[in-house]
Amino acid sequence: MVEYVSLGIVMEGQKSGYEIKKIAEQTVGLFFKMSYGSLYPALNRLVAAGRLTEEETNNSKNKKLYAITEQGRGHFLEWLKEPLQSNRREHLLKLFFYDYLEEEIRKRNLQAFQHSLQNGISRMESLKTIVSKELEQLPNKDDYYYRVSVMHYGLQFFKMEHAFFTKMIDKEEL
Amino acid sequence: MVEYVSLGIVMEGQKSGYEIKKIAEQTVGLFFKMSYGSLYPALNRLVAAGRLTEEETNNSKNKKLYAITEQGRGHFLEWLKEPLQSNRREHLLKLFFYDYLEEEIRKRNLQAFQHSLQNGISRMESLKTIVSKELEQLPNKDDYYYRVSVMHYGLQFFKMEHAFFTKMIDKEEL
DNA sequence: TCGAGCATGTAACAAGTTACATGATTTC
DNA sequence: GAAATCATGTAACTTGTTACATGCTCGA
Repeated sequence: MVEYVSLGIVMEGQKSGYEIKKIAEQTVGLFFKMSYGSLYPALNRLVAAGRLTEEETNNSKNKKLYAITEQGRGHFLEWLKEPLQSNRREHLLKLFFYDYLEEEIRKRNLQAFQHSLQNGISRMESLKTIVSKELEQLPNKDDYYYRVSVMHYGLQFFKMEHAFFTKMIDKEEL
Repeated sequence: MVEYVSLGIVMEGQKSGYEIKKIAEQTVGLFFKMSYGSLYPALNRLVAAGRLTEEETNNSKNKKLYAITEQGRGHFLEWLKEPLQSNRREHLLKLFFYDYLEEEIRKRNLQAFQHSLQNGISRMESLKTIVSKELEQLPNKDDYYYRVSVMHYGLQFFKMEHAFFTKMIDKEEL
Protein backbone atom coordinates (compact mmCIF):
# COMPACT_ATOMS: atom_id res chain seq x y z
CA MET A 1 0.00 0.00 0.00
CA VAL A 2 2.78 2.45 0.96
CA GLU A 3 4.34 1.87 -2.43
CA TYR A 4 1.18 2.72 -4.38
CA VAL A 5 0.44 5.79 -2.33
CA SER A 6 4.00 6.99 -2.80
CA LEU A 7 3.80 6.45 -6.55
CA GLY A 8 0.44 8.21 -6.63
CA ILE A 9 1.77 11.25 -4.83
CA VAL A 10 4.88 11.42 -7.00
CA MET A 11 2.58 11.35 -10.08
CA GLU A 12 2.07 15.05 -9.39
CA GLY A 13 5.78 15.80 -9.64
CA GLN A 14 9.18 15.36 -8.00
CA LYS A 15 9.01 14.98 -4.24
CA SER A 16 11.22 14.08 -1.30
CA GLY A 17 10.30 11.29 1.09
CA TYR A 18 9.58 13.82 3.75
CA GLU A 19 7.21 15.71 1.45
CA ILE A 20 5.45 12.51 0.42
CA LYS A 21 4.68 11.74 4.03
CA LYS A 22 3.41 15.25 4.70
CA ILE A 23 1.12 15.18 1.66
CA ALA A 24 -0.21 11.75 2.61
CA GLU A 25 -1.03 13.00 6.09
CA GLN A 26 -2.81 16.09 4.85
CA THR A 27 -4.89 14.28 2.25
CA VAL A 28 -5.53 10.58 2.89
CA GLY A 29 -4.27 10.77 6.47
CA LEU A 30 -7.75 10.18 7.80
CA PHE A 31 -7.72 6.54 6.75
CA PHE A 32 -4.10 5.88 5.84
CA LYS A 33 -1.04 6.35 8.03
CA MET A 34 2.51 5.94 6.81
CA SER A 35 5.58 5.88 9.01
CA TYR A 36 9.12 6.68 7.91
CA GLY A 37 10.02 3.15 8.85
CA SER A 38 7.87 1.88 6.01
CA LEU A 39 8.20 4.82 3.63
CA TYR A 40 11.95 5.04 3.14
CA PRO A 41 12.48 1.33 2.51
CA ALA A 42 9.51 1.46 0.11
CA LEU A 43 11.07 4.33 -1.85
CA ASN A 44 14.32 2.40 -2.14
CA ARG A 45 12.46 -0.67 -3.39
CA LEU A 46 10.65 1.47 -5.97
CA VAL A 47 13.96 2.88 -7.21
CA ALA A 48 15.47 -0.62 -7.38
CA ALA A 49 12.44 -1.76 -9.40
CA GLY A 50 12.84 1.14 -11.83
CA ARG A 51 9.55 2.76 -10.88
CA LEU A 52 11.08 5.88 -9.39
CA THR A 53 14.30 7.74 -10.04
CA GLU A 54 16.30 9.18 -7.20
CA GLU A 55 18.06 12.51 -7.54
CA GLU A 56 20.50 13.66 -4.89
CA THR A 57 20.25 17.35 -4.16
CA ASN A 58 23.59 18.50 -2.84
CA ASN A 59 22.11 20.87 -0.36
CA SER A 60 23.95 19.23 2.53
CA LYS A 61 20.66 18.25 4.13
CA ASN A 62 20.87 14.88 2.41
CA LYS A 63 17.55 15.54 0.69
CA LYS A 64 16.65 13.26 -2.20
CA LEU A 65 14.07 13.95 -4.86
CA TYR A 66 12.03 11.13 -6.33
CA ALA A 67 10.40 11.24 -9.75
CA ILE A 68 8.18 8.66 -11.40
CA THR A 69 9.37 6.72 -14.46
CA GLU A 70 7.24 5.55 -17.38
CA GLN A 71 7.28 2.08 -15.88
CA GLY A 72 6.28 3.42 -12.50
CA ARG A 73 3.42 5.35 -14.07
CA GLY A 74 2.22 2.22 -15.85
CA HIS A 75 2.48 0.14 -12.70
CA PHE A 76 0.53 2.70 -10.73
CA LEU A 77 -2.21 2.98 -13.34
CA GLU A 78 -2.52 -0.82 -13.53
CA TRP A 79 -3.21 -0.84 -9.83
CA LEU A 80 -5.63 2.06 -10.12
CA LYS A 81 -7.59 0.26 -12.85
CA GLU A 82 -8.27 -2.82 -10.74
CA PRO A 83 -11.76 -3.24 -9.31
CA LEU A 84 -12.44 -1.28 -6.14
CA GLN A 85 -12.33 -3.35 -2.97
CA SER A 86 -13.28 -2.33 0.52
CA ASN A 87 -10.28 -4.16 2.00
CA ARG A 88 -8.40 -1.94 4.40
CA ARG A 89 -10.07 1.07 2.79
CA GLU A 90 -8.08 0.57 -0.37
CA HIS A 91 -11.09 1.80 -2.31
CA LEU A 92 -10.78 5.23 -0.71
CA LEU A 93 -7.09 5.36 -1.44
CA LYS A 94 -7.78 4.56 -5.08
CA LEU A 95 -10.63 7.06 -5.20
CA PHE A 96 -8.24 9.80 -4.11
CA PHE A 97 -6.21 9.17 -7.27
CA TYR A 98 -9.21 8.55 -9.52
CA ASP A 99 -8.73 11.81 -11.44
CA TYR A 100 -5.83 10.00 -13.14
CA LEU A 101 -8.08 7.22 -14.43
CA GLU A 102 -9.87 7.15 -17.80
CA GLU A 103 -13.55 7.97 -17.49
CA GLU A 104 -14.68 4.64 -18.95
CA ILE A 105 -12.85 2.41 -16.48
CA ARG A 106 -13.64 4.77 -13.68
CA LYS A 107 -17.36 4.58 -14.29
CA ARG A 108 -17.27 0.80 -14.70
CA ASN A 109 -15.40 0.33 -11.42
CA LEU A 110 -17.55 2.77 -9.50
CA GLN A 111 -20.69 1.03 -10.70
CA ALA A 112 -19.35 -2.43 -9.89
CA PHE A 113 -18.50 -1.27 -6.42
CA GLN A 114 -21.91 0.30 -6.09
CA HIS A 115 -23.47 -3.05 -6.90
CA SER A 116 -21.43 -4.82 -4.25
CA LEU A 117 -22.64 -2.21 -1.77
CA GLN A 118 -26.23 -2.79 -2.82
CA ASN A 119 -25.61 -6.45 -2.22
CA GLY A 120 -24.28 -5.74 1.22
CA ILE A 121 -27.33 -3.66 2.04
CA SER A 122 -29.65 -6.46 0.94
CA ARG A 123 -27.75 -9.06 2.95
CA MET A 124 -27.74 -6.88 6.04
CA GLU A 125 -31.42 -6.15 5.70
CA SER A 126 -32.45 -9.80 5.58
CA LEU A 127 -30.10 -10.60 8.43
CA LYS A 128 -31.69 -7.81 10.42
CA THR A 129 -35.16 -9.29 9.92
CA ILE A 130 -34.03 -12.75 11.00
CA VAL A 131 -32.15 -11.50 14.04
CA SER A 132 -35.05 -9.25 15.10
CA LYS A 133 -37.41 -12.21 15.09
CA GLU A 134 -35.01 -14.38 17.08
CA LEU A 135 -34.55 -11.54 19.54
CA GLU A 136 -38.30 -11.21 20.12
CA GLN A 137 -38.36 -14.80 21.40
CA LEU A 138 -35.91 -13.94 24.16
CA PRO A 139 -37.03 -12.55 27.51
CA ASN A 140 -33.78 -10.65 28.04
CA LYS A 141 -33.22 -9.10 24.67
CA ASP A 142 -31.82 -5.95 26.29
CA ASP A 143 -28.76 -7.99 27.20
CA TYR A 144 -27.87 -8.20 23.54
CA TYR A 145 -28.30 -4.55 22.62
CA TYR A 146 -24.67 -3.83 21.72
CA ARG A 147 -24.04 -7.24 20.26
CA VAL A 148 -26.83 -6.63 17.79
CA SER A 149 -25.94 -2.98 17.26
CA VAL A 150 -22.88 -3.75 15.16
CA MET A 151 -25.18 -5.28 12.57
CA HIS A 152 -27.07 -2.00 12.39
CA TYR A 153 -23.76 -0.21 12.12
CA GLY A 154 -22.93 -2.34 9.12
CA LEU A 155 -26.19 -1.40 7.46
CA GLN A 156 -25.68 2.32 8.14
CA PHE A 157 -22.16 2.09 6.85
CA PHE A 158 -23.20 0.44 3.59
CA LYS A 159 -25.99 2.96 3.11
CA MET A 160 -23.63 5.87 3.69
CA GLU A 161 -21.12 4.52 1.18
CA HIS A 162 -23.90 3.78 -1.27
CA ALA A 163 -25.19 7.35 -1.10
CA PHE A 164 -21.65 8.66 -1.45
CA PHE A 165 -20.81 6.51 -4.47
CA THR A 166 -24.07 7.47 -6.13
CA LYS A 167 -22.85 11.05 -6.04
CA MET A 168 -19.46 10.00 -7.40
CA ILE A 169 -21.01 8.18 -10.33
CA ASP A 170 -23.22 11.11 -11.26
CA LYS A 171 -20.33 13.48 -10.54
CA GLU A 172 -22.69 15.56 -8.51
CA GLU A 173 -21.58 18.72 -6.77
CA LEU A 174 -20.19 17.58 -3.43
CA MET B 1 -6.70 -8.15 18.27
CA VAL B 2 -7.23 -11.87 17.59
CA GLU B 3 -6.52 -12.56 21.24
CA TYR B 4 -9.14 -10.13 22.53
CA VAL B 5 -11.78 -11.27 20.08
CA SER B 6 -11.11 -14.89 21.05
CA LEU B 7 -11.39 -14.07 24.74
CA GLY B 8 -14.56 -12.11 24.07
CA ILE B 9 -16.17 -15.00 22.24
CA VAL B 10 -15.15 -17.52 24.88
CA MET B 11 -16.74 -15.23 27.53
CA GLU B 12 -20.03 -16.77 26.40
CA GLY B 13 -18.86 -20.28 27.21
CA GLN B 14 -16.52 -23.10 26.22
CA LYS B 15 -15.65 -23.12 22.54
CA SER B 16 -13.28 -24.84 20.12
CA GLY B 17 -10.97 -22.84 17.89
CA TYR B 18 -13.02 -23.80 14.91
CA GLU B 19 -16.19 -22.54 16.58
CA ILE B 20 -14.53 -19.29 17.61
CA LYS B 21 -13.65 -18.58 14.01
CA LYS B 22 -17.14 -19.37 12.80
CA ILE B 23 -18.73 -17.11 15.38
CA ALA B 24 -16.32 -14.29 14.56
CA GLU B 25 -17.21 -14.59 10.88
CA GLN B 26 -20.92 -14.54 11.50
CA THR B 27 -20.86 -11.58 13.85
CA VAL B 28 -17.94 -9.19 13.48
CA GLY B 29 -16.85 -10.70 10.16
CA LEU B 30 -17.85 -7.57 8.32
CA PHE B 31 -14.94 -5.60 9.71
CA PHE B 32 -12.73 -8.24 11.29
CA LYS B 33 -11.20 -11.29 9.63
CA MET B 34 -9.33 -13.99 11.46
CA SER B 35 -7.38 -16.79 9.83
CA TYR B 36 -6.49 -20.10 11.45
CA GLY B 37 -2.88 -19.12 11.00
CA SER B 38 -3.34 -16.36 13.54
CA LEU B 39 -6.09 -17.93 15.65
CA TYR B 40 -4.51 -21.22 16.77
CA PRO B 41 -1.19 -19.70 17.83
CA ALA B 42 -3.18 -17.00 19.65
CA LEU B 43 -5.16 -19.61 21.57
CA ASN B 44 -1.95 -21.35 22.60
CA ARG B 45 -0.50 -18.06 23.79
CA LEU B 46 -3.65 -17.38 25.82
CA VAL B 47 -3.40 -20.79 27.45
CA ALA B 48 0.31 -20.25 28.21
CA ALA B 49 -0.57 -16.89 29.78
CA GLY B 50 -3.25 -18.50 31.94
CA ARG B 51 -6.10 -16.61 30.31
CA LEU B 52 -7.73 -19.68 28.82
CA THR B 53 -7.83 -23.30 29.83
CA GLU B 54 -7.57 -26.03 27.24
CA GLU B 55 -9.58 -29.21 27.57
CA GLU B 56 -8.92 -32.15 25.27
CA THR B 57 -12.05 -33.91 24.17
CA ASN B 58 -11.15 -37.46 23.30
CA ASN B 59 -13.51 -37.65 20.42
CA SER B 60 -10.72 -38.67 18.05
CA LYS B 61 -11.27 -35.54 16.01
CA ASN B 62 -8.57 -33.81 18.03
CA LYS B 63 -11.03 -31.17 19.14
CA LYS B 64 -10.04 -28.93 22.03
CA LEU B 65 -12.35 -26.83 24.13
CA TYR B 66 -11.24 -23.50 25.48
CA ALA B 67 -12.71 -21.83 28.54
CA ILE B 68 -11.88 -18.45 30.03
CA THR B 69 -10.18 -18.17 33.42
CA GLU B 70 -10.74 -15.46 36.03
CA GLN B 71 -7.51 -13.87 34.91
CA GLY B 72 -8.58 -14.02 31.28
CA ARG B 73 -11.90 -12.45 32.14
CA GLY B 74 -10.13 -9.63 33.99
CA HIS B 75 -7.70 -9.08 31.14
CA PHE B 76 -10.53 -8.94 28.62
CA LEU B 77 -12.57 -6.50 30.70
CA GLU B 78 -9.54 -4.26 31.20
CA TRP B 79 -9.24 -4.01 27.45
CA LEU B 80 -12.95 -3.42 27.04
CA LYS B 81 -12.86 -0.57 29.57
CA GLU B 82 -10.23 1.39 27.69
CA PRO B 83 -11.37 4.45 25.72
CA LEU B 84 -12.82 3.71 22.30
CA GLN B 85 -10.48 4.39 19.41
CA SER B 86 -11.22 4.36 15.73
CA ASN B 87 -7.92 2.59 14.99
CA ARG B 88 -8.49 -0.38 12.71
CA ARG B 89 -12.14 -0.37 13.73
CA GLU B 90 -11.25 -1.50 17.22
CA HIS B 91 -14.15 0.60 18.48
CA LEU B 92 -16.62 -1.61 16.63
CA LEU B 93 -15.02 -4.75 17.97
CA LYS B 94 -15.30 -3.39 21.50
CA LEU B 95 -18.86 -2.25 20.88
CA PHE B 96 -19.82 -5.81 19.98
CA PHE B 97 -18.81 -6.90 23.48
CA TYR B 98 -20.17 -3.80 25.22
CA ASP B 99 -23.01 -5.71 26.88
CA TYR B 100 -20.32 -7.07 29.22
CA LEU B 101 -19.31 -3.60 30.37
CA GLU B 102 -20.70 -1.70 33.36
CA GLU B 103 -23.18 0.97 32.37
CA GLU B 104 -21.18 3.80 33.93
CA ILE B 105 -17.94 3.15 32.05
CA ARG B 106 -19.86 2.32 28.92
CA LYS B 107 -21.66 5.64 28.91
CA ARG B 108 -18.47 7.55 29.69
CA ASN B 109 -16.58 5.89 26.84
CA LEU B 110 -19.39 6.27 24.35
CA GLN B 111 -19.69 9.96 25.15
CA ALA B 112 -15.95 10.53 24.93
CA PHE B 113 -15.91 8.86 21.55
CA GLN B 114 -18.89 10.93 20.50
CA HIS B 115 -16.95 14.09 21.35
CA SER B 116 -13.99 13.00 19.27
CA LEU B 117 -16.38 12.42 16.38
CA GLN B 118 -17.87 15.89 16.84
CA ASN B 119 -14.33 17.20 16.74
CA GLY B 120 -13.70 15.37 13.50
CA ILE B 121 -16.85 16.79 11.98
CA SER B 122 -15.81 20.33 12.94
CA ARG B 123 -12.32 19.87 11.53
CA MET B 124 -13.64 18.42 8.28
CA GLU B 125 -16.16 21.22 7.94
CA SER B 126 -13.58 23.98 8.25
CA LEU B 127 -11.25 22.12 5.91
CA LYS B 128 -14.08 21.85 3.42
CA THR B 129 -14.63 25.63 3.46
CA ILE B 130 -10.95 26.35 2.94
CA VAL B 131 -10.57 23.81 0.14
CA SER B 132 -13.74 25.01 -1.60
CA LYS B 133 -12.40 28.56 -1.71
CA GLU B 134 -9.02 27.42 -3.06
CA LEU B 135 -10.78 25.34 -5.65
CA GLU B 136 -12.83 28.29 -6.91
CA GLN B 137 -9.58 30.07 -7.83
CA LEU B 138 -8.62 27.28 -10.19
CA PRO B 139 -9.79 27.20 -13.81
CA ASN B 140 -9.68 23.40 -13.95
CA LYS B 141 -11.32 22.46 -10.68
CA ASP B 142 -13.02 19.49 -12.34
CA ASP B 143 -9.60 17.85 -12.54
CA TYR B 144 -9.62 17.54 -8.76
CA TYR B 145 -13.08 16.11 -8.30
CA TYR B 146 -12.04 12.72 -6.86
CA ARG B 147 -9.07 14.09 -4.98
CA VAL B 148 -11.41 16.41 -3.11
CA SER B 149 -14.16 13.81 -2.79
CA VAL B 150 -12.34 11.81 -0.11
CA MET B 151 -12.61 14.81 2.18
CA HIS B 152 -16.38 14.74 1.70
CA TYR B 153 -16.30 11.02 2.37
CA GLY B 154 -14.58 11.71 5.65
CA LEU B 155 -17.29 14.14 6.63
CA GLN B 156 -20.07 11.73 5.71
CA PHE B 157 -18.34 8.97 7.58
CA PHE B 158 -18.00 11.02 10.76
CA LYS B 159 -21.63 12.13 10.53
CA MET B 160 -22.83 8.55 10.08
CA GLU B 161 -20.85 7.37 13.09
CA HIS B 162 -22.03 10.35 15.09
CA ALA B 163 -25.67 9.58 14.37
CA PHE B 164 -25.08 5.93 15.19
CA PHE B 165 -23.35 6.60 18.49
CA THR B 166 -26.06 9.05 19.48
CA LYS B 167 -28.49 6.15 19.25
CA MET B 168 -26.13 3.95 21.27
CA ILE B 169 -25.86 6.49 24.06
CA ASP B 170 -29.61 6.95 24.29
CA LYS B 171 -30.06 3.18 23.87
CA GLU B 172 -32.66 3.93 21.27
CA GLU B 173 -34.52 1.19 19.43
CA LEU B 174 -32.27 0.28 16.52
C1' DT C 1 -17.97 -43.66 -1.53
C1' DC C 2 -17.30 -39.08 -2.02
C1' DG C 3 -17.53 -34.48 -0.91
C1' DA C 4 -18.62 -31.03 2.51
C1' DG C 5 -17.72 -29.66 6.76
C1' DC C 6 -15.22 -30.35 11.19
C1' DA C 7 -10.75 -29.90 13.33
C1' DT C 8 -5.82 -28.35 14.29
C1' DG C 9 -1.56 -26.81 13.21
C1' DT C 10 3.12 -24.88 11.10
C1' DA C 11 6.49 -22.35 8.17
C1' DA C 12 7.48 -18.89 5.08
C1' DC C 13 6.30 -14.60 3.98
C1' DA C 14 4.30 -9.75 4.01
C1' DA C 15 3.56 -5.31 5.70
C1' DG C 16 3.99 -2.20 8.83
C1' DT C 17 5.23 0.05 13.66
C1' DT C 18 8.32 1.74 17.23
C1' DA C 19 12.33 3.18 18.90
C1' DC C 20 16.61 4.60 18.01
C1' DA C 21 20.30 7.23 15.58
C1' DT C 22 21.92 11.28 13.22
C1' DG C 23 22.35 15.81 11.58
C1' DA C 24 21.07 20.36 8.93
C1' DT C 25 18.23 24.52 8.64
C1' DT C 26 15.02 27.84 9.80
C1' DT C 27 12.50 30.72 12.87
C1' DC C 28 11.64 33.17 16.99
C1' DG D 1 20.95 30.12 20.98
C1' DA D 2 17.05 27.14 21.60
C1' DA D 3 13.24 24.94 19.55
C1' DA D 4 10.74 23.52 15.69
C1' DT D 5 10.98 21.60 11.44
C1' DC D 6 13.36 19.46 7.68
C1' DA D 7 15.55 15.17 6.32
C1' DT D 8 16.94 10.13 6.06
C1' DG D 9 17.59 5.83 7.65
C1' DT D 10 17.95 1.03 10.32
C1' DA D 11 16.93 -2.93 13.51
C1' DA D 12 13.95 -5.30 16.27
C1' DC D 13 9.54 -6.37 16.78
C1' DT D 14 4.43 -7.10 15.94
C1' DT D 15 0.70 -8.87 13.70
C1' DG D 16 -1.26 -11.18 10.48
C1' DT D 17 -1.82 -13.90 5.82
C1' DT D 18 -1.13 -17.74 2.64
C1' DA D 19 -0.10 -22.08 1.54
C1' DC D 20 0.67 -26.35 3.01
C1' DA D 21 -0.06 -30.64 5.82
C1' DT D 22 -3.03 -33.87 8.06
C1' DG D 23 -6.95 -36.46 9.37
C1' DC D 24 -11.96 -37.44 11.10
C1' DT D 25 -17.10 -37.61 10.48
C1' DC D 26 -21.52 -37.30 8.58
C1' DG D 27 -24.97 -37.17 5.14
C1' DA D 28 -26.52 -37.89 0.23
